[in-house]
Amino acid sequence: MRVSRQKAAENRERIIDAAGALFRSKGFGGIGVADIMKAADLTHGGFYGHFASKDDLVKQASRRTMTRAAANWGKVVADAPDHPFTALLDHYLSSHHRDDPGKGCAFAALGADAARSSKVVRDAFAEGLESLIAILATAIPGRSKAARRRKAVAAMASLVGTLTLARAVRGTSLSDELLEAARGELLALAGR
Amino acid sequence: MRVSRQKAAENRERIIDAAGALFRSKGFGGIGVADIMKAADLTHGGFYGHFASKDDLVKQASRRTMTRAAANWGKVVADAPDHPFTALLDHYLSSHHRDDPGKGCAFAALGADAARSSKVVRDAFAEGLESLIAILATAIPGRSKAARRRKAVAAMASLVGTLTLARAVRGTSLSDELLEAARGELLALAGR
DNA sequence: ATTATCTATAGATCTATAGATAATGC
DNA sequence: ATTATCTATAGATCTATAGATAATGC
Repeated sequence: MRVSRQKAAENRERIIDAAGALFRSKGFGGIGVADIMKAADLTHGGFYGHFASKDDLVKQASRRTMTRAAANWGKVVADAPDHPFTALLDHYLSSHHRDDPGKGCAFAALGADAARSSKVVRDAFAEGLESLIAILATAIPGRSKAARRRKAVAAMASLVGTLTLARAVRGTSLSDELLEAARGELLALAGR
Repeated sequence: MRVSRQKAAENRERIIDAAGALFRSKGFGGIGVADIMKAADLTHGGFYGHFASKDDLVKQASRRTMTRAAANWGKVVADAPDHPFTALLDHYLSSHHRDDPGKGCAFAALGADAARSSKVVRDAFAEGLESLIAILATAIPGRSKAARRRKAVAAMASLVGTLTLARAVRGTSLSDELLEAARGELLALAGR
């Protein structure tokens, strides 16, 4: 069944978006091409008209997820010009974010997977990480540019580790404790 | 080929150890039963005499990895009674640790996988995490027990996030920068 | 414990077709 | 407007692989 070029382009976008969410929910290897296509309301066979391989989709979904994340962080910062850093903490260290990986941070959901992925995928992650750190560096107070950069790098790692661990032990009191402790210590870091 | 009970028990230990390393290197889903058995110098079919299923092995390997990690951390702290916290930082935030996931921290390598695993596996991770945080709490200075605990929880998350990201962007200058920035900021946290 | 086998699944390929797009004709 | 061509998709199929089981041997 043929569809219009515009419709085909829309289908392609839906595949990438569905993949972006499913990869974060289940890992790159935890979801198959057939299920991704089903989530996009298409059939398995149509996949290879849009992408050369599953890894090609992993690459494109990773790039899109990174771009979206930077845009979201930029918006959070822009919406709270007087307290951008606490706004980012509230945004990132929420139980809502912990409980919905499919819509959340790709580093917490796929960081370890990315380390085991192809170069193109790792490049997408590296570029995305630099973007988020750059936003953090503008949001964190500090004596010098170098100090803000170092704080931003360390804060980024704290955020990712906190979410990773809070998800691994979800359902325990330690999970909430992680979110709260990280928030407190990151505010102290920003206040130094 | 029939084998003595003792030899069978040794074989079982070798399977669990091989699995512990391969899971951390490749993820729970990234390595198969056949390859784990091969790494233990056994054949595929013998696996089901030792374990009920792959998930059963995941559970047992996770438990062992957790126990070993706590023992290692305990040793690092005991060997440096005058600077236990910096000893832990040196131990954890090393390029050697970053470059050899199979022998390293399971939270950095498998935290996201654990979040998607069965309850028994998540329980093993939760218990292991409490053990490491307890060790960190003894190694970090602080005004009160509650303060030390909070710092330990936040520090644990920083360590895991730093290693996760350093591995995701390995080969870039940002990778080394992450290890150094986290070290610096964690020393500042301990010094407050 | 080994070797062979079974079954399910996943990535990838192939073929036919609906129907969109382009070329042609009036 | 008609005809011809093109192409995105559905559905079937192929191949490799992984978990699991069965048969065999010592």
